[in-house]
Amino acid sequence: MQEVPWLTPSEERLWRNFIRLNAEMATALHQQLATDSGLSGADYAVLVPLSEAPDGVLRSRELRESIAWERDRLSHQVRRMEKRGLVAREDCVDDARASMVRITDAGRASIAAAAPGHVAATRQVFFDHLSDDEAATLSAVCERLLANLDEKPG
Amino acid sequence: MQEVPWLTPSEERLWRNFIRLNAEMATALHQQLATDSGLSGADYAVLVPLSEAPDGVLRSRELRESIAWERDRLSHQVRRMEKRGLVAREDCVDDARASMVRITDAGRASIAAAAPGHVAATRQVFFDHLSDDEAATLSAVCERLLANLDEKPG
DNA sequence: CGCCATTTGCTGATACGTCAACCATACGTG
DNA sequence: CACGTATGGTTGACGTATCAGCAAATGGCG
Repeated sequence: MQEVPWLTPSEERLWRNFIRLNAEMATALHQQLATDSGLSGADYAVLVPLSEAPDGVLRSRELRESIAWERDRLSHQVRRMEKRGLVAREDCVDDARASMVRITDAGRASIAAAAPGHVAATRQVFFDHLSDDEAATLSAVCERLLANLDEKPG
Repeated sequence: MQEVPWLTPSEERLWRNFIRLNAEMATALHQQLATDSGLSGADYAVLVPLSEAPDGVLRSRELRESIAWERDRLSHQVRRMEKRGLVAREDCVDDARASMVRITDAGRASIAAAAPGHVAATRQVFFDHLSDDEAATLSAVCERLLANLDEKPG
């Protein structure tokens, strides 16, 4: 087991910074969302694909895939959001096992109100501080790392 | 409010990939930790600075600062870890308000057992797929973004 | 000294995420 | 058609994160 070399000082520094950056960015964005619009990051993630869907409806399965969540996670989240009137669950005619999730008018209103501020915050913590070259490098790195992560489990 | 331009297609793609990368990396690493060592990511984060401290003890405040957590978060986490015997709380002689957190022998054993596998996993999902140039770019980006995040709230 | 703001930490409530177990339907093969 | 398996989704329990509110001790200033 001890064949793996520990991280070099510069690797360790990058690693700790990277972890901390993720945590602090997520915290800042979630908090901005919550205080300005009453939506959590999870709410927002669910509402985005629904609001972009043709009739504001998606099968649970499609919704899950578009945000890369596990079943139970989406199920719990939808239950909570349904209680608050942001989405509604419907039966699926094609497949009696499946269920559909529909965004409500209140849900549309919430995300429409939240989006501009969220995008502004996103620019403020991220894009405003990236050069084009850095963004291109980050893009390539993200896609490579994601490809690696997504192939292992399958 | 609507003075903020929506993200361009390539920005949006980078953004969604970046968010997803963070989520999937965290999930993969936490799961590896949990199944191989019984420690959560939160446990690990707390044990690292404690194991590096001179006598395995730190004031709560110092511990909090070294991992950039909020008060209540650390308090809850330490309470749970204490119940499992990973750390112990002690009173602080200098300041009757403060408390100290000490890593126990069991805590040291746990992190010693967990570290090699965790480092290996870290390499496997991150460093193994980064060129030196990319790592350097990432380092610079992380520090710039963190500096921006840390100056705003203060 | 006495008062008040600050610092330090704890707790209870609630939202979120994961695991394990479960139920129902669909599908494929004998 | 019947049986076994895969698929789609739900639920309960538990660990975790945040918020709001609290209590105790410190420290500065009148």
